[in-house]
Amino acid sequence: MRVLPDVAAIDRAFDYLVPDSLGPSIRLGSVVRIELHGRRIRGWVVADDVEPPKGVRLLTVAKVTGWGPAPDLLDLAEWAAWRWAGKRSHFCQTATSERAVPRLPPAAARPPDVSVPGPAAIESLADEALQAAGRSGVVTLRLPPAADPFAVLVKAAALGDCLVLAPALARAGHLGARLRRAGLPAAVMPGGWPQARAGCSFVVGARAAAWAPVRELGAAVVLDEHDEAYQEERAPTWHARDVVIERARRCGARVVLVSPMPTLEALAAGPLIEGPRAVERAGWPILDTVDMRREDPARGILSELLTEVLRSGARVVCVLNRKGRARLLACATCGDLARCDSCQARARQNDDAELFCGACGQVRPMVCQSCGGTKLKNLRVGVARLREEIEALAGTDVVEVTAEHRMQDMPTARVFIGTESVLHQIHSADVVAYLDFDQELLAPRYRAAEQALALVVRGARLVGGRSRARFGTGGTSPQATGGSPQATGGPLPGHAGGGSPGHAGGGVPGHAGGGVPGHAGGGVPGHAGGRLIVQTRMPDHEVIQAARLGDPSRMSRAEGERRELLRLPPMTALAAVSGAAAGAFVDSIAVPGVEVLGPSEGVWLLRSLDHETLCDVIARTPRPAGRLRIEVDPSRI
DNA sequence: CGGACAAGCTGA
DNA sequence: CAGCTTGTCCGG
Repeated sequence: MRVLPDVAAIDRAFDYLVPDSLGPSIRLGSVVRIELHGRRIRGWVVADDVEPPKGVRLLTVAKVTGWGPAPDLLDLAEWAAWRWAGKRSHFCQTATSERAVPRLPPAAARPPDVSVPGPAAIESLADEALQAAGRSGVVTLRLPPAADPFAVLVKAAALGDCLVLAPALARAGHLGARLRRAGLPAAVMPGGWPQARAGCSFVVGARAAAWAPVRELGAAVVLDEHDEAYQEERAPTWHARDVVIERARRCGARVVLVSPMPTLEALAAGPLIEGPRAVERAGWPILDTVDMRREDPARGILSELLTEVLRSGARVVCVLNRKGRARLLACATCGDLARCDSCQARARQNDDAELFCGACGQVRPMVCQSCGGTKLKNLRVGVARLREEIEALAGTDVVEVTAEHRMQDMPTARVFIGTESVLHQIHSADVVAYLDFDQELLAPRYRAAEQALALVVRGARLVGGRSRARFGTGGTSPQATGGSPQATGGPLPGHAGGGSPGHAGGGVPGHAGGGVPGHAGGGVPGHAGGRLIVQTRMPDHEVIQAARLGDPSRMSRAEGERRELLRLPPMTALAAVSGAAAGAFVDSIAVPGVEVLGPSEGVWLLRSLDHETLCDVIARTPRPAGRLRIEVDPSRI
């Protein structure tokens, strides 16, 4: 037997003898204990019937710990090690139960055909998506934030066992419970590993569940595909979506990537299935854009509309990202933000009092591109003071929610402020307000646009769709409570196109008095549903357009063009190389088809047209001694 | 990773 | 030159 040791630094398998007593319980993928170099360690059986190299005295396998990944996942681990320049053992670990599994439970019985009535619109989209996936392997299904994708899972069950990924374990747990309630056996990872290995109609989990055992994989569904949680932060920076796509390709299973705002990677992976415009739009909340260029500067970050909403008694969540230390420059005359002419990223001031772009390096004089003004001011806000200001304004306690001090003792509060993490900790609200959305739009990361829209999606889930009409039924999404299943656009009370110039400055028509959303008794039939407020100096930005119209393709199109222009993923494949040995490593790469860029702050970038070329080169290039970190598909550059 | 062993540094 | 640290190598 050939055994791969569970030791990160040893990316090599060794041969062992199997004593007769262990013979029956040992198979490909089994977790075993072996002696290596004088100590006992864990390992995986990665091959049997091997011809051991001659001249070595083989030791025997010391013990069989239990069940491990099936052979298909061993192969997939090898592929992933190539794809993300990692160690095979790393992926074998992820594909293995946290606890030893000496024996398997009985396989779950195949359920009878279950039909769970859901909204007709979603059901037919689910059918369409699964059918299309039968032809192309992978499809992207775009469903708005308020939509309930449960029907996709139920229908996928007809194709065989189904792997379901959700961005967070909590959501996976809810889905598992809901499937069981519907009479569908579901193993929830990571605890459900033995059941999944034995056989189960549904295997549900978060990122790591891309590596969960599934007996007869018929279909895989990745929910909220756009969520960044699907990518491992530490190297190897593998992405669950891409693992699932490759895994399904190898066994002919279908993949449905579900998201209100599919990433460009998802759109590149297969055809897009979308519902009727009006239905999709109804699943996004009403979005008010406040053009901060037209606000009274004396108000600071508290616009007229925001002030009114805070005073209205509505439950309001304010999002302010103060962690992004990126400073924004705005024209003192017209209020426009200083941005790069060619790539639209935020421009910064360099030492020579010029504007330069960190993304593409362009330099131009310190002159406002809109009005020619030469006086630019720094925009920045202090949160502590802001909290007090809002408190005074709203006449109620305002709770600052941070990742560290969680909100447990203050569920009675009505107004919350915090960074993005506030959207994870509070599950419903009448209004979500993004106080400084430009901070997100212009964040110095190439995925800033997608991430900004993802933030809007989170907010949207707190407040629900624009008419509180229901998209789905019961279950995971906390926002809705009932109503007609068929959402139709519904009128936009008192609000016509928040982004249009002239909206924000004046009297805010329609917001006066009781017009403030979602409060006043809550759940009043026919009243407006969820509402978002976005404060910005770029009301025409594609991300805001997309969110306001409930049409993410607005963002995808613009973003696709920008990535094309800047030669960024998914049009190219990137790897970031850093660490003491990085210089030596990139120096030994001299291959046509792979560009070496940098270094910038000690990080080199390798760029090529596809992963095939990029990953082959990385695998072929010998690693010099010393620390070397290779991040394939770096999330932030 | 962590043990083995070699090469380099220190101190009386 | 013992006694110790630091570096390099390699595992069945």
